[in-house]
Amino acid sequence: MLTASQPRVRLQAVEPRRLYRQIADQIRTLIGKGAVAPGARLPAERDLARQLGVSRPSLREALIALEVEGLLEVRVGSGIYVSRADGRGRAAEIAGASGPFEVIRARWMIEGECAALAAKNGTAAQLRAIRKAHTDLQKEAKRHHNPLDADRAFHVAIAQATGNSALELVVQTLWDQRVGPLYRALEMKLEYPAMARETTDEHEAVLSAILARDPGSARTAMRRHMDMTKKRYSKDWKEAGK
Amino acid sequence: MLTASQPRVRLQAVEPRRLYRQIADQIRTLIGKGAVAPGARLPAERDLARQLGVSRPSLREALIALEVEGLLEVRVGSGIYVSRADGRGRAAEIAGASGPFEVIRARWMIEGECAALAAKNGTAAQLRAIRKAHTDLQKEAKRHHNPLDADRAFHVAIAQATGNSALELVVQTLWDQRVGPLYRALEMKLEYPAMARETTDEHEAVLSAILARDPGSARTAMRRHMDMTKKRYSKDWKEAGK
DNA sequence: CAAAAATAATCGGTCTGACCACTTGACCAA
DNA sequence: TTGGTCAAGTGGTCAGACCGATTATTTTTG
Repeated sequence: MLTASQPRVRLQAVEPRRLYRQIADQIRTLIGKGAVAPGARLPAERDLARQLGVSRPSLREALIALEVEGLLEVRVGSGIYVSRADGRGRAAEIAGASGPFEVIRARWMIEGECAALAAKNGTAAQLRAIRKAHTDLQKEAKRHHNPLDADRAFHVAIAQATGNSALELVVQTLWDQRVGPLYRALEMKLEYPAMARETTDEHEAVLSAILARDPGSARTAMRRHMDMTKKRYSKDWKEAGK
Repeated sequence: MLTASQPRVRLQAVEPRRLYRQIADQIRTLIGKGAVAPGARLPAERDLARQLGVSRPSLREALIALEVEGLLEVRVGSGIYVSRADGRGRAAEIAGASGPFEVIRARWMIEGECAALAAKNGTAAQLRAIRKAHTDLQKEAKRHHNPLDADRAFHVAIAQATGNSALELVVQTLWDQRVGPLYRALEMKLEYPAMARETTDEHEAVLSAILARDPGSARTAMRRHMDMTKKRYSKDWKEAGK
């Protein structure tokens, strides 16, 4: 080994990339460039192999690699097709389209259940985390800071307490919808310090119900919080004119 | 050969799954069970192929699939080794992504409500869109195509019929969670054509309830669909996946 | 004439067997 | 010790063949 004295030159290890990877890269690039449309059929294996100047087994290895990656779909007896939706960034398309009231309505539904689940299944540590998020929010509000981050943390903590990371993902996704232009315009008009009191009160109710392990009350409290939030937004919605 | 007279029975039971997937499953299971330690070397390709009773090209296809998944590492001229980073890397990935069963549970909750809302509020055009998505799925299934895209379209169409784009976003987000590594490994074991019948039947129930404007039945039918989906996944969840 | 059944052309799935290039370690020589 | 040689083992790649599934076409049938 050459661990004793370092070589002066940092020469890159020769990388004889295996054939199937080279082929896969080439096809992947073609798909990425849009040279072959999603859903389109590729040439038959035999033709592809001939065009690429490789044997069919090697081409097949590349195809299987791309299939595992989810880029291709092989239909026996029919052909090889580019996957229609490799799932990337489609959600982002309508991300900007969700209006504040739609989001609140969805949260009413989802976070209400989250609160109930948290009350039912949350571990002691998770409940502690919720309480901590709540006191953090109170502190932030007292200091007249922007309480948005702390508010988010409270709701996410409840979602975490459900023990279901998919629900946590959903709550985060919905919360982060307020990056949208509509939301922004609306929040510009909101007076946070003024509503901080109400918000913390409503949170308080949710927190108590969860700590009391009362799923029904937790759900009700969370829904009420959402109703009030909607009302607060509505007020400024009308004032804004549109 | 037995090409002479075929039995009338339509025996779907005998694994029509492609060979490389069966082999990959077997090896993945071995690794998951810890039968081969991380860093350990597997038998030579020729030996493995003989032991498994398959040809070397087929075995190689399976090895490449597992290599793309990151479970194996192939060193030219040396041998095939179980990835060491498997534990860490996989745990990290899993931490970020939501597991299949968490997603199904979340969908049970959310899409159930979506179905109810769609039955209550969906416009005629939106309901038509749902029905079209359903027939599309039926057609795809009949052609033994991979019905995933059409399946997704059905569920998204229902979410759209709620008239709440935030809910649509949520449904899409959850659906697209299956790009995760855990999901992928699981789906490699699934056989879509076999379950297409059940899926379309369950969808049928959901569709009927929505078209009948019956929110309660729609919710129940959708929840039942999710329960069944979970059951289908569970069947293949006997691995040491975690 | 239209629907259904048989047919033929494609296409992917798999196998056999072979040869090549690389890695490894044992052995030998300077 | 150092360096080289060599052989065995291993993965990489290939060519050709046959099978079964799919699909479009043609033929048959009502």
